[in-house]
Amino acid sequence: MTSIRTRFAPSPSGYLHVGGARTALFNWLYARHSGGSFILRIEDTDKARSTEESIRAIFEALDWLGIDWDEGPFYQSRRMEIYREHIERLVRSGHAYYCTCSPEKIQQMRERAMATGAKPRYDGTCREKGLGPQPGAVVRFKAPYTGTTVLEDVVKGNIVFQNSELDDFVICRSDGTPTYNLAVVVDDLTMEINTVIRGDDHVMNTPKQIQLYKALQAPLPVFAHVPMVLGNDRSRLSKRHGATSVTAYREMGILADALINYLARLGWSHGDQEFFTRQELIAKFDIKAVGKSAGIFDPVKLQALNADHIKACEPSQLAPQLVPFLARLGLEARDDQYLAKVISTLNTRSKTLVEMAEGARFYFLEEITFDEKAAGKFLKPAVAPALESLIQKLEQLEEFSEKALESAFIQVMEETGLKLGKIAQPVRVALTGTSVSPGIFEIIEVLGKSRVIRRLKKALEFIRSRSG
RNA sequence: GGUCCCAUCGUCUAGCGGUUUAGGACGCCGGCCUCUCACGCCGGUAACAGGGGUUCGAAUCCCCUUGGGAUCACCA
Repeated sequence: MTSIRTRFAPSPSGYLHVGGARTALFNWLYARHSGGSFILRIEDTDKARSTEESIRAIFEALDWLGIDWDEGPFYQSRRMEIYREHIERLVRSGHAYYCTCSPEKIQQMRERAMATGAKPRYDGTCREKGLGPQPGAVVRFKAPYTGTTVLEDVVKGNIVFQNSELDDFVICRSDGTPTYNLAVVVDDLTMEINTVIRGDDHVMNTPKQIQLYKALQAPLPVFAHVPMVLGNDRSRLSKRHGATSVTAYREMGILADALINYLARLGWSHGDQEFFTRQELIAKFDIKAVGKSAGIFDPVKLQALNADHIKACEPSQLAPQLVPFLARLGLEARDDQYLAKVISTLNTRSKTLVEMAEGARFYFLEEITFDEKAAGKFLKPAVAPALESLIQKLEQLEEFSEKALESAFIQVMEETGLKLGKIAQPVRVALTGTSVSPGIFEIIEVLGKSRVIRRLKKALEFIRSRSG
């Protein structure tokens, strides 16, 4: 059995969007699952729209997603000789011919056809002229007029096309460059791609490509056309549906593993399982289990899944990923152990790394500032004795374990007659500046003795300055 | 418009002729837990697009209708 060879072939005319990422992912997963190879090819024959910047953006996105390739990147723009050879081969074998019909004439032909309600197709004027190469001429593929071309698709099943619907499409432009369909086939052929997984917006191209394969006497690859990713209004996902680029989700604090999990689950399923690690995805992914219908991209579910991945991730593993988000807030984490502890108090209450960084703010600030509302509500003279007592108790404590802290609090409660809730909130505001945070014992333990006592004292001063 | 594809809760989906009062997840709504916010736990809401067949029996197979999507370049 020959090994699976898949590929991802984006055209670099913009950032990598989630739909493209999913196509790349399916190809990658299938190759990794089957121990095959995944090849990256950049389809940059359209010089007007291809940019260096887009190419970099694609690499960056794939790199972040952890989708690596075994061969390439190959660039179509550097393979012109190969296309030329194949085009000439097709002309020589009688499968293609030079055509001198002007674009205007073709345009007229099309308009006339439209007007009479007929199919807009090339009328074959030059088909049998036996023209040779000449300036301004294109090369057309001599497509069969009768019969059918069938696409045996792994996800869609058999699709039959009437050859009478197809026409003699251009394979070589008048400037000598190949058109898309020719280039794709030649590339997939020469790169020995045997499994073509791509978006189903390509199904209509496939009969043309199949005919090209046949004319080139090459074996057909296995085709798998995966359904599209739609926006919430069922139309093709685009900018007006919100963020569509892979990088945008990274900026939003989505984990690469979560995006991958979500994208894989969109259109593919493995029973009722929702959460998949990267390894599970590789182990369980099967292109045959991909569904036929298009799916709507749901950022809310992505977030929920992201929360699950954050929870499942070891704090020490998550730390390096959180650092840039802290930096964005002007916060610097110098101590890895401290950061890991911080994360362990935040990972069950954060849906994204952005949220987590915001929640971590008070851990890294030298001087915290009190939120007006929270301070007004909780830092009142009545709690001053409790805070004083707590400071005393904590100063005497050698170890800040949850147990020790709890008993310290209980003592304060007994002394002051206040319920834990009445003490915890003021302490929370004192330590974090806000009324929302992880558990009070947790944050005291992580912050450590000196910070805690300093902040409690500051709160006490605050109360006195206000009441005095 | 032609051609092609698709059709289970709002969304992602399980289901592959009987085990189904159609299951799970997200969302939403209750409740429990509780030092705040979350997490977690428990419960609820909500779907087989419509119509014909085939069959003892259909969400599952066939046909039609409807709805959605894709595509019709010397763009990829």
